[in-house]
Amino acid sequence: MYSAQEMREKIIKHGLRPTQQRVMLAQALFSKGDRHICVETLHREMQFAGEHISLATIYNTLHSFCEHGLLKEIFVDPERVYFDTRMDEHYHFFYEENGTLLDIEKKDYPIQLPFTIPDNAELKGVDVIVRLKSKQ
Amino acid sequence: MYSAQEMREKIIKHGLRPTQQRVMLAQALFSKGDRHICVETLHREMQFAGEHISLATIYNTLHSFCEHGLLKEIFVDPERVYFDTRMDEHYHFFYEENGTLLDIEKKDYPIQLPFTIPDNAELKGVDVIVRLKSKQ
DNA sequence: ATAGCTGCAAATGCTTTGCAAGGCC
DNA sequence: GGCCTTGCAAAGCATTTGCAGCTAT
Repeated sequence: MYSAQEMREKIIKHGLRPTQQRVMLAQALFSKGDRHICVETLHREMQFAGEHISLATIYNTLHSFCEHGLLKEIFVDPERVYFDTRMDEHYHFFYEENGTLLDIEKKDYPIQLPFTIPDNAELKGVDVIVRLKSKQ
Repeated sequence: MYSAQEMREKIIKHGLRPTQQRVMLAQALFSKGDRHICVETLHREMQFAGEHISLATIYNTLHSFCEHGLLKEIFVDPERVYFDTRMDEHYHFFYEENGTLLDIEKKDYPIQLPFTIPDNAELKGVDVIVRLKSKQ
């Protein structure tokens, strides 16, 4: 578990004010290793931990964290937006049946870069989602 | 422009009833080459062409077409679900600033397959989205 | 005949917004 | 002090649903 102080520093380093809610959310997000979490789950988790933070604030915070480089958003399905606490380049396996996301190490899934991108365009990132279905 | 008859046959071949609305939508979707289209755009396009089809029917039809292999859904952004009329494996460039999607030929973007997928899982598909930003 | 489809209107549900009160520097 | 953030409730909006009537086979 990261201390509030560590999270405060992390938040400041990324250019945001370390409010109580942001610090608590950062602790929840970053203290458990790499996570793929959605708003609803995080909200329930905070309530379960006895910390009431409004849904609006959770939305605001997660989006600010994304814009400031603490989180990445993953779009796999219109009804399942996940936030990924892991910031290095890696890809995902996705099981549609239950919404599970698993990391794929980039080294295990070679994409040949650089490849040609249009003139006058700048590469912002590459998302790879490998959709799977459990056998039986 | 494909004839209604051609579209009727295509729809039947995929196991659906060729209703008037489905035939009209299939003509709109498949007569203009490869398209990345969203519900709202298609709805406006039909209205503009003087064919009134309800939004509910467009949603139903596009989803049926996906389930029956006439279309593929592309998730790039929670507020922009696109339907792709091109069914062979290929990937996409995406400009977030204006929502433009461009095809990437698979041969131009080599992903080494097969790669290792979890035991007891079956590969359903691979989505690759290369996010770009226009320079200036 | 009958199973499936359409379309309206209403419901749903996730997300955003407006704004007053409070927190951070 | 002043700006940013929070949180509530309300609004927004894309999508889905229920259901009565219609269509395809």
